Amino acid sequence: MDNQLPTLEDVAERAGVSTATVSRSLNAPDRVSAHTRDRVMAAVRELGYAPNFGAQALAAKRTNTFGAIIPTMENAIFARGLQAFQEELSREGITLLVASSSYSPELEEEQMRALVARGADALLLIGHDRTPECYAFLEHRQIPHVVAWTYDPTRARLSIGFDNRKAMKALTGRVLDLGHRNIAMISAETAGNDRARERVEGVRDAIGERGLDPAALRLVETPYAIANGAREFQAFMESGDRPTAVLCGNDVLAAGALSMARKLGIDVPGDVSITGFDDIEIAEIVTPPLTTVHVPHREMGRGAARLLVALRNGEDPGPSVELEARLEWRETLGVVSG
Amino acid sequence: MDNQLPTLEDVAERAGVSTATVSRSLNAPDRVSAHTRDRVMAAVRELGYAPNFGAQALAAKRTNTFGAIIPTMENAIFARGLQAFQEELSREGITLLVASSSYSPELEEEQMRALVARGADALLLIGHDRTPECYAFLEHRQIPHVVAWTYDPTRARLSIGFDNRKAMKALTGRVLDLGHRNIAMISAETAGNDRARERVEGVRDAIGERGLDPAALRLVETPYAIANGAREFQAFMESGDRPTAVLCGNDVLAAGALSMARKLGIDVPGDVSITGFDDIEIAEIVTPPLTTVHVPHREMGRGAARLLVALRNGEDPGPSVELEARLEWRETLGVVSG
DNA sequence: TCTAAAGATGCAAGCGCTTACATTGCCAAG
DNA sequence: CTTGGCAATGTAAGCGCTTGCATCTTTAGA
Repeated sequence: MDNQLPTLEDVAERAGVSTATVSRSLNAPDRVSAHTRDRVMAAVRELGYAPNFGAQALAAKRTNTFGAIIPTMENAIFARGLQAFQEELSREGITLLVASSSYSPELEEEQMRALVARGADALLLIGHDRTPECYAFLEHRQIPHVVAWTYDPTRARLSIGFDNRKAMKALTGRVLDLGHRNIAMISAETAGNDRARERVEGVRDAIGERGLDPAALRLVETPYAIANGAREFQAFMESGDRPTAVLCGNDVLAAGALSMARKLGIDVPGDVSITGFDDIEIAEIVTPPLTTVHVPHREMGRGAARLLVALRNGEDPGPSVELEARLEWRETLGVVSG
Repeated sequence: MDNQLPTLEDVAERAGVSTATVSRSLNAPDRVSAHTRDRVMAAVRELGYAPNFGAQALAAKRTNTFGAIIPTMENAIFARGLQAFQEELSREGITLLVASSSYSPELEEEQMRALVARGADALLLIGHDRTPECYAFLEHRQIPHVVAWTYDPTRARLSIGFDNRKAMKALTGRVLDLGHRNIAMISAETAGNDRARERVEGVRDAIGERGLDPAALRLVETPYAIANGAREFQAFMESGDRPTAVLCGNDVLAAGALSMARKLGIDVPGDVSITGFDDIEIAEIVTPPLTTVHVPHREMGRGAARLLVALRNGEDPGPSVELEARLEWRETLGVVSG
């Protein structure tokens, strides 16, 4: 039934040479006479031959494929960085394969194995949190890998990113400087997400530093979705004690909060300030434009690619690199009202 | 030097069974006794074993991997559908590998080869437009594939999606009914993008049907980006002859238009109406919420997965499926002013 | 207790390719 | 006319896995 694809042997037969010669014509043309090579190439063309990757990888023990495992493709958080990552890799002749873990640790391990099994020579990972099994696997197989989207000075693993905690602390500092004291935070779920956790800690740091009580922070966690941001914002607003500033763990939640504010007729930043984190595209187009923390997505993606290529080539990638995440001042943060 | 990875044989030895049993424990657990299976699994874990994909593919002639090639990961258009696609596949034990073509036909072919070479059993493709080489390749290798995000009754290829032309025609009909006559359209680039082209045709259909002149449509094409939508909108608004309605080929362009309107102090829909297409998340959160065409992303992703699985299994997938894309009425479309 | 069917496991032949090593043929130098 | 050396090519052994078939255990009915 299924139309057998031509194999090396078919080509060899047609060209009247051995499979070895065909293989050499394809992979090391100068080790074969021009005349033979031409005949082989003609046969290849006539048969529409293409090498079988599996067999090739099996025999040659190398691929030129890197893998990336991102928590989700459902939003733009990783998109821009990934795009830059891919662009840099393709410059090196490396193909990128992407898998998504849906924020599930078990799935992440599975995807990791799938990618490695398919020949990924190296892996791009997001954040430090993952199961010990994942790390054991990486260690054991000696898979070159780099952690991105975070730079945590307390971790040894090679990484490239920004200090989530520090950035959030800086932002919160500004919020406090504007007089806000009743602060609420809508965070992404922190379980298995060190970046989210760091951001929460950053808020607490800033509060503590001002001599205020970090425990007074009104914190809620919710999965990544606009609707969730909206719902949690509504809950805060309808509680007896309205916060004057709602810090969101990311722009998606903030966008939800903002749209709910509009729906409830709450003026931002007049009645309440809202901030985000990530500076993805929507931050610019929501109304009013969102004050957030700008993350150097492209730079991060490009840098990650370079680190990974170095690692794979057995070169010294150097130390982890810290990028700056700076405050992007727009219009949703104002002085405390009333 | 390089730490040999454990092989099936190593696992077999450690577990005290044959390689066949190990293979079966992994791929068909119920053909092996629970006791044996446990021993095997323990050995697998201890050794950090992961199957060599090349060898596996070579021997089994099947990889349980599907591939998807999407034009871009930079925005949410394909995200939700892809997520649903993946969820459905993982239910079948199939891993999804994603590659992005950056809207480039050459790159698409390259990615296609890469995916297939790495063992994709089947491919999810977006839209019908691609190079003859791509189709020749698919034909030649007999790769099961399905085209999504469009349903075009004039094409024979198996597809799942909605009729872009019909949907856009319906939307435009509503716009005309509201009295708009000076209509402009900001379209995505139509070269190599049948969906964009169909949408433009849909607008013309509606105009023609009313006995008006389709050639009077003021049309501009621009690449996919918020900033481009903003720029083209501005150009229309600053032309001597302001349109009363600006139809955008997708929500991203519409979001740009909307933010520019706000910047220019133009009231939407008071001064000008704006519509989008796709109904991605931002459509709901821009101000005012965008009137657009709702696309059944999840249903499409899920359906595509089912078609593809059937194809791969040699079953009859049935005919192409047409989904409904309905008008999502929000607040950016109003009666013609003045 | 005996026997046959069913279940569990092992054996070994490939899958399509690369590559170390062996062979062949040719040429220049002795 | 040999012969050593080199370039071109062929031979064949795997690479790590799956799977049809053979073999060995159980289990249960007679």
